[in-house]
Amino acid sequence: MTNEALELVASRFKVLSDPMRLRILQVLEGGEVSVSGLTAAVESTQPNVSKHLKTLQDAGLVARRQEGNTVYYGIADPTVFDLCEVVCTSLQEKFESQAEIFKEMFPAGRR
Amino acid sequence: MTNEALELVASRFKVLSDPMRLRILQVLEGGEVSVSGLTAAVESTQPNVSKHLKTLQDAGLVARRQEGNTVYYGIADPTVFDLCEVVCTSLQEKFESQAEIFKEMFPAGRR
DNA sequence: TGACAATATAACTATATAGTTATATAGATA
DNA sequence: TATCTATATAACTATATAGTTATATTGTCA
Repeated sequence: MTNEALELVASRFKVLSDPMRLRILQVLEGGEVSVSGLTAAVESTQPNVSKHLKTLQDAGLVARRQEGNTVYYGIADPTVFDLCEVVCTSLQEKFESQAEIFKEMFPAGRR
Repeated sequence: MTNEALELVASRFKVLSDPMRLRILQVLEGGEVSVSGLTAAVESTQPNVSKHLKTLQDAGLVARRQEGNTVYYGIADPTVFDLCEVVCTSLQEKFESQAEIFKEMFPAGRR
């Protein structure tokens, strides 16, 4: 894999490496939402949400649609949810195996 | 999805958001490699590689095995390659659709 | 033990960016 | 046109981190 390709992949991951952006994507999974709607849903400020939306749009993850005075954003690349699911599964397994290790350290019956 | 979970997912993505770490993982995909071997393979300095390895190990992506004086690292969570593949496919499709748009803007025959 | 080799860590610098506040832009409506 | 509303942008601050250089740690072997 070329260096340039690695940087592209890394920057895709970077876009997804912020909890607020993940929140926004999660809200948008339910369908298009306006900027003000998003601002309320994710409990942040409007400029902050707008900035994150720009990041997401530049990455091609989100699409913009203007209707009169209000702007609606929606998911443009649903593979982000595949990514999140893979990560969630991996994290779950990690925690479960850690719990297993704990069980072995303090076997049944201790209280 | 809870806020705490979102932060965990985000930090997993963050670990993968650096090209050098992706390079390291890519090298390790071929099997265990020592720190010095990695340092040569990814063309960086030894302290930098060690630091990235610590990040990867803390995230549970990589496992450490010491043999005498040298330390071997290997993949501990192969799902990272699933993630990379999903991203690669998505990026490819994105570029292809952009190429399509270009074709429409400058139709066949122009040279 | 002493010297060497492999890895890890500490301290530092430079850069990137999340969030905030203030302001600009653009559409709707009176 | 004047005003209001929705969104975007600019400027700034605080924080995080990739990479470097120097040094510490740990194991091997003479």
